[in-house]
Amino acid sequence: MADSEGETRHDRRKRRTRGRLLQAGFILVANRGIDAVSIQEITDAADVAFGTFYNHFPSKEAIYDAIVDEFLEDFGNALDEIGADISDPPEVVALSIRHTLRRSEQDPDWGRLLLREGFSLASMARGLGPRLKRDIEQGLAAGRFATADPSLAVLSAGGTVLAAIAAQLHAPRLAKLDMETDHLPERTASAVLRALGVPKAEADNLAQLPLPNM
Amino acid sequence: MADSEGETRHDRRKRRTRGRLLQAGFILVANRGIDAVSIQEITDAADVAFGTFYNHFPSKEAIYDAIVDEFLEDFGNALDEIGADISDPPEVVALSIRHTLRRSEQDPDWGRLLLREGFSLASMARGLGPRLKRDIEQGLAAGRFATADPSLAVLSAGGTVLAAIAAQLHAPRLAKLDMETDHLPERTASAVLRALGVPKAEADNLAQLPLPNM
DNA sequence: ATTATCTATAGATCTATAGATAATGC
DNA sequence: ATTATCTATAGATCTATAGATAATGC
Repeated sequence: MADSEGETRHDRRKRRTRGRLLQAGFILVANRGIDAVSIQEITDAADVAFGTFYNHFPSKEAIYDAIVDEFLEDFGNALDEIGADISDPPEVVALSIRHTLRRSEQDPDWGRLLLREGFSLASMARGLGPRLKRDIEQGLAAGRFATADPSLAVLSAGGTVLAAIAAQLHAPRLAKLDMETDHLPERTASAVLRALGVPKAEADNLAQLPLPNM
Repeated sequence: MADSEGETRHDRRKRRTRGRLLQAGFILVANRGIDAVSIQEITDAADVAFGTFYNHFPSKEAIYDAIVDEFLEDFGNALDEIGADISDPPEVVALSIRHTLRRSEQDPDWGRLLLREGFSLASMARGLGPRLKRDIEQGLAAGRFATADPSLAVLSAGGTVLAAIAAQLHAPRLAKLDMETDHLPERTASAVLRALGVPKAEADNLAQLPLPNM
């Protein structure tokens, strides 16, 4: 691979250690927030000596930034890959939303981090937010969507997805409030499309399309 | 007043001190989260000696719980007051949403705490969430709303409001992403009503009704 | 005399660093 | 010989408590 070009064993070892720290940090931060997690806990979970931490990150804030940055980068890339071969905006929106909710279902730690960061400025400027914005604008231009307030439609779509993730993560205890939590990926996709003016039957169809291998 | 009955000067002093701690804690926690705030900072901000804290709360977790509990209680009461004399569900929904966003605009610390807690289980079971659920169900029964998936409509309404608060709080920096952030209370109310099946003209009207004195 | 608040501090973290050890490069 | 990791620890913070002081009750 091109990016292993000239990489020594030292470099690879260092990269692996950094990766272990990031991965351990990800899980701890997703569940408890950066301020409730100590560097010691991260190095313990990564099975790395305490001092090694500072070989990779100058501070706790630095690893947090790296965790969130990598998270948003990965998330954005995954969404771009999903939409790459699809030209119909509502279809892209439906697949993006389903991907997000399915991933959060498969990997609750991932969902918890998204929920923590979802309304941060960084997250609103990267991740799902700007892609929804782009797709909604394209869908409006193509006559596939209808809304009087595009900015608010973007907020609504993003907020709905985050609320659905929260419901998914709290599902066991939400049943008591008779909140239905089955099939949230498809139901959320359909609801967002309908809010964007797609007729119900078509929204349901688009939300049930077979998923590309993702 | 009945609840001052038999209250001594000692009692009142204690209650005031507790109030100062809660108020100072509220602002600090809203802005930075409980884990980034020390008890020392809270007592300094409340202008109270450090040891006094433990006269009122056994731990930092305890004051946090008290802050959130009081916040949700107040919020719920304010919403109930607003809806008390109104029988039309979409009107209640519109006023509730506008109240929430206006309050967050007037008092950004309040908005920040709502944003922090909005998707917590406690918040989904109290505050705005359950009232939206009730009003949406009543509106459906009365034929004022139309949605194929009531549970998701509740999530969508709640998530939309939180996203609007986030946009409001980040407004200065969101302009760069050409996100329109004027008149968010009314625009959010209108968008939520439209998603619930209210025709556009009526949704806009309901979102512009004069506010009761609140 | 009683109760709330304040002062002072012990003990428990936690961060950041310096120096030692182990792994890799040449 | 060089670089990454590990060990050990100093210094800073933070929580929780004990005992002293100030305010109020009777």
